[in-house]
Amino acid sequence: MNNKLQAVRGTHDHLHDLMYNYNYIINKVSTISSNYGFKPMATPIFEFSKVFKKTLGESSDIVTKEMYTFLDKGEEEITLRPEGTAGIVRAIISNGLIQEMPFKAFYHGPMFRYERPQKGRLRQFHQVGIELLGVEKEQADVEVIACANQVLKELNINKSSKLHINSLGNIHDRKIYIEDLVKYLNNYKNKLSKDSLIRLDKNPLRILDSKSDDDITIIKNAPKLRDYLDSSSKDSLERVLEGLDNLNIKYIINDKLVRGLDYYNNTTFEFITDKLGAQSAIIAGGRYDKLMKQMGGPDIPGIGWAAGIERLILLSSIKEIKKKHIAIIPVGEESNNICINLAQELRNKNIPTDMAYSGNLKKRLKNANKLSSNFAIIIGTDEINNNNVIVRNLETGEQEFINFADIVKHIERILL
RNA sequence: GCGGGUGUAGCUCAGUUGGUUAGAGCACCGGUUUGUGGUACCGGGGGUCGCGGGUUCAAGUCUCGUCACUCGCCCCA
Repeated sequence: MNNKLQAVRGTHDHLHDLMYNYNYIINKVSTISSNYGFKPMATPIFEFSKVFKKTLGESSDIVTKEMYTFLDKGEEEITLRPEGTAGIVRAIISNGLIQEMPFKAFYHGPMFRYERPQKGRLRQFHQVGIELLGVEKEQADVEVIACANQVLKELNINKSSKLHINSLGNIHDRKIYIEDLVKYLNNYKNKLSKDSLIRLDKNPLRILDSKSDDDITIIKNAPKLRDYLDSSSKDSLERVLEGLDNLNIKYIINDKLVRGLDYYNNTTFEFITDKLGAQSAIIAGGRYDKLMKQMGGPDIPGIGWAAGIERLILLSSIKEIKKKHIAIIPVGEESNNICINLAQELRNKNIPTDMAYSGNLKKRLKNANKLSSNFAIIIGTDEINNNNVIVRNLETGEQEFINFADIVKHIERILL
């Protein structure tokens, strides 16, 4: 126990159960998003640091405190990706994919943020997400949200989560709003919470969703972002909401919903739960119309979301459905090769087949039982001489002799 | 980064006001049955009590530090 090697803080090993759940979720999102026209893609796990610094906001917490940044041996400043969107947009620019608009991508993989670990909050965590670029119309917003909604539905966590939606307006209007908000809040400097004082110069919007009672009272009379939205932002939100109504997707308009990343504008949304303690967001996203231009590409709008896979796993009660499978048990050395060949034959037929590596018949049956095999095939000297095998039903204990030539067909039949 | 809680076998946990060889259940291995498992009975392995200091004749039990997990703040997926 002492000096035992352990995983780095905030990282987890994905053992079998976790991996089954992980794969289950990836497959679900993959299937659903592909029905919406999204195609799989992956970008590197690390990028030049500027990819993130430029886009996420120089003052955001993620950039200032949470990035895993290092110099590689070529003295390049590299960062382990803290989120997926910046890398996807970079890849679109790098690969000249701007001709393929609209561009619809589905991705998943590890993300890294140096945070204090908690339940549902890790330093290496995994996200699955979609991005839709090149569509200005609100149809895109609705489609992307509908996709997220369906994912939650099919994972059976739609009942424990709620969709919150807001518009952040365009970047210009938001800037003016922030200036006014800061002006207003400056009058209450002595009453604001400590945290909010810090946020006042770093990220004033965050004060809007402060949990401090004093802050909440002050915010009540603060200027509202809604009043600063221009008519196109307002209309845009209206059209998104109409689209959601049309699809019967329920939502809560939350004008305090703010995102941690700077690149968002207009539609932002989060699927929120109260079942994960301090962590509330399970799927979050929004529009990022100026991101690509900001990164040096053409002026192409985008919208997308990302979900925390660990959070999805915590919320959904996935049960692994085990495929029926066979254990082959040789008795005595001379049947070994026959058994190995039979195992291969069954595997070629797509029948999961296992063979215990050692031990007597008793031990191997025990192992088969532990693997919860459905049937055991027993082959020993007697069987070889009689040209048959024993097929034992491990649930009922019944067993029968099957002619060796018929065994594969027999197994295929009983496994149905 | 800040504050609270926890840390004893692979897992879930006991461990009395500090007292000498640290326990249970489950799991694991073996035997009763050397060609028949899942039940039963018997036996076995496995812990320097997260780690490191300190107090004490004596520490799993008290204390400090540290690491990890956890809860809240923060942040967010």
